[in-house]
Amino acid sequence: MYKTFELCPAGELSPYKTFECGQCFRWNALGEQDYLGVASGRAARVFLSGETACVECGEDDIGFWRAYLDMDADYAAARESVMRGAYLTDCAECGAGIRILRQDKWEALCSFIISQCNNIPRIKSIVEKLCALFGEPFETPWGVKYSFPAAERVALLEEPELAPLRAGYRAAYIINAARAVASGDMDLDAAAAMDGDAARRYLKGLSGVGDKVANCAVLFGLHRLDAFPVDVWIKRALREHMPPGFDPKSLGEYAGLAQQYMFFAEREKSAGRWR
DNA sequence: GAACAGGCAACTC
DNA sequence: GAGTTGCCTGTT
Repeated sequence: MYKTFELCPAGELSPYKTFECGQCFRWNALGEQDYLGVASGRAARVFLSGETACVECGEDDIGFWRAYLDMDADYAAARESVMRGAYLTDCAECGAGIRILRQDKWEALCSFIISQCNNIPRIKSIVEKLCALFGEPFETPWGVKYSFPAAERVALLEEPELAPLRAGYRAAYIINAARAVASGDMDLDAAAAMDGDAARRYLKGLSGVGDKVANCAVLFGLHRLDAFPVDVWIKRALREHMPPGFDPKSLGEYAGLAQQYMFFAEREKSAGRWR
């Protein structure tokens, strides 16, 4: 039985900003501030109803979705802590309502391996095909959805079986990572227990995982909010708006949240939706 | 048709 | 250790 639950005031969770800030690939807009997504073999709709953010989900799953949406964290305080200087303050205002999702470790790692040298629509299409071909189907009020396939499942595949994904040279990286995770050579639970830097170095032991992908996996998969992935958007933003030699680590335990605010703000700006 | 893209790895010097 | 190049594919 699916039910609608109230989560928090709209100011603390913007579905649009949270699902369009580049952290996840399995959420799609049904309307403005109304998103349908899949995580850990469950589906939910997250939307605003007046001044309240709500989730529609299986009645037994509300605990899962509250955790996934990081509802126990105080984003007002975290946001305040990264408002250092005019530029970061602007970004934090633009991104207010972004929450860092608590995504599955393997799904985040695999998704960001796929992300390299790809744009978001194409990443989403590759991930969707991976799920449709190798994930488990399940019924939802919105039709049949597919879970993200476990590493153990992907580990059994050979490269030609991934050809329909059109993932190109990333296919070998995906299978290699799946085998490492499934065999325990890459222990993501152990990585979660390490400090952020150690986890990043550990993940870089996988082929196809460099600094950017490792930082994304640490931030979004291990929920280490101090990780600060630098992609071309962030590189440009740092160059144009921050003093030379600025060290993102100086932003403290929520540096990764600041990164998401910057990323979202820069993309809104380039789309002409902000400043 | 060539250049490029939210990156990595292997190779060069 | 800094710089260059190939890699699949889809888009411009």
